[in-house]
Amino acid sequence: MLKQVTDSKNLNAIKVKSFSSIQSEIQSSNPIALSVDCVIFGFDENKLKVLLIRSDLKKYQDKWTLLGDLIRPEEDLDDAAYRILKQRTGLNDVYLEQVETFGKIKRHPAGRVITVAYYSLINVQHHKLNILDNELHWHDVENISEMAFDHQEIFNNCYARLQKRVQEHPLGFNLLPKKFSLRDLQNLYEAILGFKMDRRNFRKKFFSMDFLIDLEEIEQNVPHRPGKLYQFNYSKYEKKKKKWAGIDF
Amino acid sequence: MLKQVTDSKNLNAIKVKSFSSIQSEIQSSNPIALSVDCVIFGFDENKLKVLLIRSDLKKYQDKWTLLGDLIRPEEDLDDAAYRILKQRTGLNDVYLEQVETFGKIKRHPAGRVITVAYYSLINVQHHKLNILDNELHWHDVENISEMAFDHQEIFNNCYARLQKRVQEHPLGFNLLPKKFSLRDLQNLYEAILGFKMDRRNFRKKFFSMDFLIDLEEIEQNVPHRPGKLYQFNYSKYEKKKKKWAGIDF
DNA sequence: ATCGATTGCGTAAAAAATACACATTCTATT
DNA sequence: AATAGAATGTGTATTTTTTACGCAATCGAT
Repeated sequence: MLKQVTDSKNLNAIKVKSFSSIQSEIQSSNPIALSVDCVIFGFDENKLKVLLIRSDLKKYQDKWTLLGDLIRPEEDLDDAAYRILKQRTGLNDVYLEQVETFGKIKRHPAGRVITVAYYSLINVQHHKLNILDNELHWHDVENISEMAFDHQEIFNNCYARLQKRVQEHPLGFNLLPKKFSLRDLQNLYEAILGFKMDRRNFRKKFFSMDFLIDLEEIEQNVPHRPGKLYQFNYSKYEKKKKKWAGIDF
Repeated sequence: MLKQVTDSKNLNAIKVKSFSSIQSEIQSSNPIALSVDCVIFGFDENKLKVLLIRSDLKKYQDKWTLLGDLIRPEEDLDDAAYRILKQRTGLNDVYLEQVETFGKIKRHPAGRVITVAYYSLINVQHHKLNILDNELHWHDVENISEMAFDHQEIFNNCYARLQKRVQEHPLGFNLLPKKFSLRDLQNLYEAILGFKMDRRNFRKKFFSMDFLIDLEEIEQNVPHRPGKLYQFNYSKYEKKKKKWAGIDF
């Protein structure tokens, strides 16, 4: 509890590192610098969003970048990603997945920087507060304006990975509130995958998997017949996990 | 053509870097060193093999390691992996896929080394020559003795990735000769996936995908009825590529 | 009480995956 | 020349999964 508070204080004290400080860090000693970049996904108003910040490089001014930072010498890779997430969203327990490492020689104007890309899924209801940063904004994934560096490519690959992965593993739930309707779930999948699905078959699919707990509650404050609320049964899933077998391409 | 020859000569001149030289390179300037490690798969005598070399660290003597090297300051990530492949197998055009980056603080005894793991698929018929290196050997994937560092974990993840990927994309053919029988293909899949399949359904599956070119040739020197030989039709595949859509976990 | 919108449910048809058996073709042997 | 051994090549019935599609019930708003 106390730790929580301390963390929050630290969080407010964090300032975005300026370009020049990064540049000096990079050029001081190491020929190759290492960073992590996070594609932070959220789901709000039935749209898939990504958290971006305004670039602090003149060359890339008015362009958006992913949230990232140099990896500290005594820091695990994943921890660096978690640190960024904590800094930017205030959230500790988030779904995080490493996707790919980008290392083109000229990808960063400040010198040789190789970056490990992650994506993470957060429940937008849980943070709200810490977005009031300088230039931090949620962007519709369908509608992203120009990005700095190779961040568009990084984003594309992370998004593609999410699209693939969400069809094979139950991670979408990380983007939803704990209690959700089946309609919420379908909206989520449609937003992530970018196409509409048949409502009846979607329901059938999820009910037949039998990983949803019927909470015996219904939606509140909807201007129509309210739907039932569900929760994902992770422990049941862990036991029944499907092993993949089938050739198809 | 000339280039080819030159490369071969260079290859023979390459010596395995000693531990102490790596250590000094790492500790000289950079707080974090970067390497690539390659899980090189081959398919021989109906078994899936991986190319390993004996560790040159005392601490890990008698243990096997993946083939890897530090990334050069002016070298693209993928190029570093290709360089290793060229060095060790003499092959230029190999299937290569980045899998994951490993960065635990203590993973390497020489200091902080973050490594980008790749796997690659090579046709064992095409190299043979260059394995006559000091301690370079093909190992059955089912039967790997202790590995140094975190290389067992790296291997496991790369192998898992291959198993997954080979079911969704036509990469297995990189492990086969250009002309192969359907039996060869099935043996390959069984070796990679680790289970037996029904021969008739396997054939049906591949024929229905319609990506195999019937070469109108048959196997030679088999002690039984020879099978027909086929080739994979990459250009047709590229046009018809399947887009994945279906939720299942 | 009615309208509008959405939920909840079931069935028929098509497609894909699985299980399973026998005749054919070639090599090697007698 | 005949035969045995071994693997190839093919087809069908069954089950499972996916897709397409329609209607009654429920709730809020008017």
